[in-house]
Amino acid sequence: MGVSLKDVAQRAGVSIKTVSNVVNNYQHVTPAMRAKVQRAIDELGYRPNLTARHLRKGRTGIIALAVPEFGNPYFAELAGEVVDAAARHDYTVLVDHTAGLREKELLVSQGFRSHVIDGLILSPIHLETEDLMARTETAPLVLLGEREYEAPYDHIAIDNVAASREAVRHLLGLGHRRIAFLGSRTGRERQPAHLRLRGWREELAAAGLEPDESLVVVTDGYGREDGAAGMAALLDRGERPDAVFAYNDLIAIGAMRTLTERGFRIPEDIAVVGFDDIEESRYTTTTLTTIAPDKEAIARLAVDSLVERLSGEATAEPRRPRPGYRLVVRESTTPRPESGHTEDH
Amino acid sequence: MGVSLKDVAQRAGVSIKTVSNVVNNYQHVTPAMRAKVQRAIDELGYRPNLTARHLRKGRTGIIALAVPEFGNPYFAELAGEVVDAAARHDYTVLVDHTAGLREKELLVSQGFRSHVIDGLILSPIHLETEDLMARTETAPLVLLGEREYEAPYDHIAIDNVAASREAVRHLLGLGHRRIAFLGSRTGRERQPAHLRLRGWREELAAAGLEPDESLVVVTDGYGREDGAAGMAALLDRGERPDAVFAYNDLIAIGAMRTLTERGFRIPEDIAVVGFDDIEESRYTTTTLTTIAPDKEAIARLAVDSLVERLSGEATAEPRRPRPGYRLVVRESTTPRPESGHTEDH
DNA sequence: GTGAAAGCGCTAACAT
DNA sequence: ATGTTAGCGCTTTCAC
Repeated sequence: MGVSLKDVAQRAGVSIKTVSNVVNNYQHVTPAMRAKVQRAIDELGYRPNLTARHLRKGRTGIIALAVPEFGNPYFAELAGEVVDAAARHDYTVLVDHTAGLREKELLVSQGFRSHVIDGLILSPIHLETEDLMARTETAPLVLLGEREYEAPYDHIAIDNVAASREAVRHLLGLGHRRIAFLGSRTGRERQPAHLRLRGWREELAAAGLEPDESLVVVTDGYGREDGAAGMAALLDRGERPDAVFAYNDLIAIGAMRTLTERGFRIPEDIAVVGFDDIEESRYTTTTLTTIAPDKEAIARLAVDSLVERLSGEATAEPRRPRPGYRLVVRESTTPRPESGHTEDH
Repeated sequence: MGVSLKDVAQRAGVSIKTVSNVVNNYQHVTPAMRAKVQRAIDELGYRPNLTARHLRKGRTGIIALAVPEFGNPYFAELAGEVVDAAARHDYTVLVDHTAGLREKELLVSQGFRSHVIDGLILSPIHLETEDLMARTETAPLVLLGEREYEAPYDHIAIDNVAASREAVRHLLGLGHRRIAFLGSRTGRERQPAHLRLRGWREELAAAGLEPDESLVVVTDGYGREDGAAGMAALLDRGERPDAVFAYNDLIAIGAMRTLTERGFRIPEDIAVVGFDDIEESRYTTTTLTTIAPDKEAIARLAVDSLVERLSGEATAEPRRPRPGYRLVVRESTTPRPESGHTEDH
């Protein structure tokens, strides 16, 4: 294979331990000795074998991040933040995607590359509390995302209900009354959109309006094409909302595409609000009003939680920090005086 | 730590080797023995320690992928394809981003997590041939992207000159003559945009037109904001192109944003062509005509090349396969009869 | 078909 | 301040 500590020790005429001391920046090494060893290291081009170090230390310095899809810029942007946050703790990130498959989520949570990763950050879609409770893998797990779990794991998520209520309140304040929700799911109660849908219901009720369930649109997935299809379906069954609150920006962008194709003006005919503040939403022809979760904070809190668990510093009980968010108002909800000018870049 | 082979052997009353044979599906094990060992494995919840296996075998089954930015959907989409392609060879992918920093590119190429990754797929921006030649790390490296290198490494890239010529030819065929190029770089000859710019020059020259260098716009980076700023700068210095060919889709989308803000109609006043075919380009209000590189093929060829090098099957000389691409014509270059309808989803 | 033992490269006790 | 040694968990000869 390669050059080992032993080779360097031989070359420098010292013991393995001394070389190890130099490599690991151990305190008590005389400068002369350090220089001698360093020369041997350079001459031989020695590189420490991290695999051996990992085996010995029982940890690898690698954490895994599993998200549904990189194709969703929200997760791509988040992944970038996680990589950066992990680097600050000298951790490397192994990224995987679950393709929104329950099977894959289970697999990953159950020990993705056992003993190779020290811990896991997972953003599940389909996983249930029971799945989490049945988990046997001992590596720490930190959860991300909109689902709620009664499992003993740290979970990082913004206050989705409050954020959604703020989005709906914004629309109500502009005079909209028939506000559709795009991106619900049939079936299970604990669907990802659950909390955002609840926010929609609560804020409408708080305004004295009866939430009109015929304005709730179920979509197959959470991509642009799902938003486009969902919007088309809503219009096709004769509904004419005056605003749309979408589960995420991609769905909102797909919906805007359908609206534009069918000749609706945004926001004059129908206002649109998204969720995620992906960069794309700042560049759509009608820029998109959206809820902007603090992705940097989410990534940082997730990595910090995981690192604390790994170092055994954390308390036993699961933690549920609430990173911030803000409503970013853009053209898709701004009645324009004349021509459109962007207000947020 | 956890349960080791030894524990299982003890429990089953057999030797370590026998357990190892069962774990590794070795041929010559009697069914009875296999069942007995398997029971012990299940009872103890044994999970093989991959780190130890890696140390012993000298390889880890992990490859790294380093791209400039996940924020660019092209790289995010590509990363997803690489993860899938690697999985088909039972490799796991460790993803990193270089943030477009030469320093980081050097670091990564010089041995990202030495001995932890078996090989590396790198999409460089700033790296020079000299940097590559000075590389001491022995792990195989496969290059991606638009730069050309005279270094002995496999390099996967579509024919950028031909693809760019096709894009420009498309614009010429529509009657455009003053075609701007957005996304060049000052300084070095081997900039990423070099080949696409060459395609622009060659095709204009082939059509008997003198490439107008005042229509070549230098941008700071390759994001939406750079496209927006570049387009603004071009217009501000009084140029009125009738078409824009952008280095990539993000720049094109930024340019379209500026054009829309300033009241230009696309494609009537100015047609726009991008490069990459990110999903977003199918959903912009004026959908974007673009060159669509075969990302699946790029990822597959990169992983296959790397895996072949890792297994020692590959020939010595570097290989430069040419994955395919196609021109996807959308609204941004389609003079519409009346209202706009999408032609490609 | 199964067992015993060596060793991958490193770190951590312990010794000097 | 530096050297010696055991052992992390696994695979791999080589016996039997």
